[in-house]
Amino acid sequence: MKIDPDNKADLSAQIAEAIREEIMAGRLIVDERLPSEAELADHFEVSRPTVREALKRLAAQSLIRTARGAFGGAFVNRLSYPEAYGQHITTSTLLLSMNAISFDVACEARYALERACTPLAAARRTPDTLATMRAEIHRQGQPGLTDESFCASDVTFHRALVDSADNPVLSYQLAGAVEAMQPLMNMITFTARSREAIVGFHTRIADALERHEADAAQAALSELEAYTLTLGRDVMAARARPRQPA
Amino acid sequence: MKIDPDNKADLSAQIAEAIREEIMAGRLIVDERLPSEAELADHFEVSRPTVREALKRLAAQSLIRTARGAFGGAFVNRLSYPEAYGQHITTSTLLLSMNAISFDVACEARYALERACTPLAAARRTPDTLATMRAEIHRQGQPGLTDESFCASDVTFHRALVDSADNPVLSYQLAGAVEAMQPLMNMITFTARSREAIVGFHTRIADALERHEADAAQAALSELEAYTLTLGRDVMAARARPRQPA
DNA sequence: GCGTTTAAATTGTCAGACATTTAAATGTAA
DNA sequence: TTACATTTAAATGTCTGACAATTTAAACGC
Repeated sequence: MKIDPDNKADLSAQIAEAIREEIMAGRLIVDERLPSEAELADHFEVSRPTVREALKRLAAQSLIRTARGAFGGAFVNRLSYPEAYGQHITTSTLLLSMNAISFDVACEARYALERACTPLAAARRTPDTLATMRAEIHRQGQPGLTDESFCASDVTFHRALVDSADNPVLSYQLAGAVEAMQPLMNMITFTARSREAIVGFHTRIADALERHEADAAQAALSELEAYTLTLGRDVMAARARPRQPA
Repeated sequence: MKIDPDNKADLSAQIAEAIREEIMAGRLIVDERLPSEAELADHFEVSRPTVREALKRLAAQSLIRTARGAFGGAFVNRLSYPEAYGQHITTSTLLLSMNAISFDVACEARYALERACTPLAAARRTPDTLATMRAEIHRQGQPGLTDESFCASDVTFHRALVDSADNPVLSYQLAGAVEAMQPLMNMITFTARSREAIVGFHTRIADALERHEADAAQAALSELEAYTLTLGRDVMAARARPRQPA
């Protein structure tokens, strides 16, 4: 962890990058203490505020954590699942909202990923995850439910489906895809009729998983995807021409 | 963007969080200019260094970018695909390397996700992506190839497979899974025999995609997964008992 | 031997200053 | 008038020095 040539980029960015590389390469290991801010400032020949800005960059990526007091300092942080989930969801949500991703493309990606979990979920679903899915299906049938609550319940249902695969890496990867879709899903207005249809698909999925029938679950998911797509397209079309049709 | 109660957390973290929420909620839109550091310091009633630390946190997540000079400042950044890829790969790699994820679990997740792309890839593969896959297969057959180059070529092959699906959201999601596996894959020593087998699987996949046969491609992927798993388990077992067997 | 106090180390925050960069405004000459 | 050079202003980047808050360990007293 040495070098800062006569680069013209921000010093704090260079220092953060140098430390990140040490961590990524495993030369700084989990829970290891970094030198104090004063020592880092001396080492890199910069001032303490510059070092602090670099450390804050690393902290924002959950690469380090800091503690005050004697024997405090900056420590290499073990990236936990919740932290990784949060980072992934933030990034995915922004990517979708800022880049004019079409509803079709996002929808296709989401359901393709969910179908990937289905064989594992059908093999490993537990009474617990099934119960979660059944409870959300029941909630989705309640007439007084707001659109926001319906969407939130939809997310919970699909997360239970993903978690049924019992693979934390898969759950982590899928979390971004499912959660990031929510703002797009919220744009769809759910009528009573469309809610009824969605509840029907969810029921078919839960039934198929309960019977360990992966193919049936995938088929239901594919039909749900097609249905969601038509709902999305109708909304988009209605927005494109506000009040034109005779 | 208002409040910082008598919270005891770092002021710079609170300020960064407040601004991030504004961006996530869409109240600060892409390319919009934030107030200057001096104005933010005045608004939040903190000093400029504290504001700067908050802004560096946001910059580390690619939420803002800064420009010097007159009419410079901090601007809400449009999260690009390359930036999102980088964030995702960093997070995924650290999650896997720091949490004692078993080879089996990581492998299962990776191939499940790749199989999710296969139907789309079989339908949409182009001469271009097929050519990339063929070229990498050829490279993988060269006898003088180092293990590192073989692994890099393996990543390129699988990325071409994913990109064949022609869905940028899917490519983004998969990038983390494929790239993050590389350090684990690098731990496996490839003998000439195992390389030959892998090249065989890759050829079957490319052939199947060329003929638009999704099922055959998925079958080959599944067999490749099983084979990779046995390779990984052998390596793990050999490490567990260094020199015991009679 | 145990509880209390003190000291030391470290991060968090502040104030003020100067350096550097950038684009607009201004001035000047062809 | 137009083109080019200069000045100016605004903003970020960096530094210095200081003080506050926090936490642990050691010193101290009983």
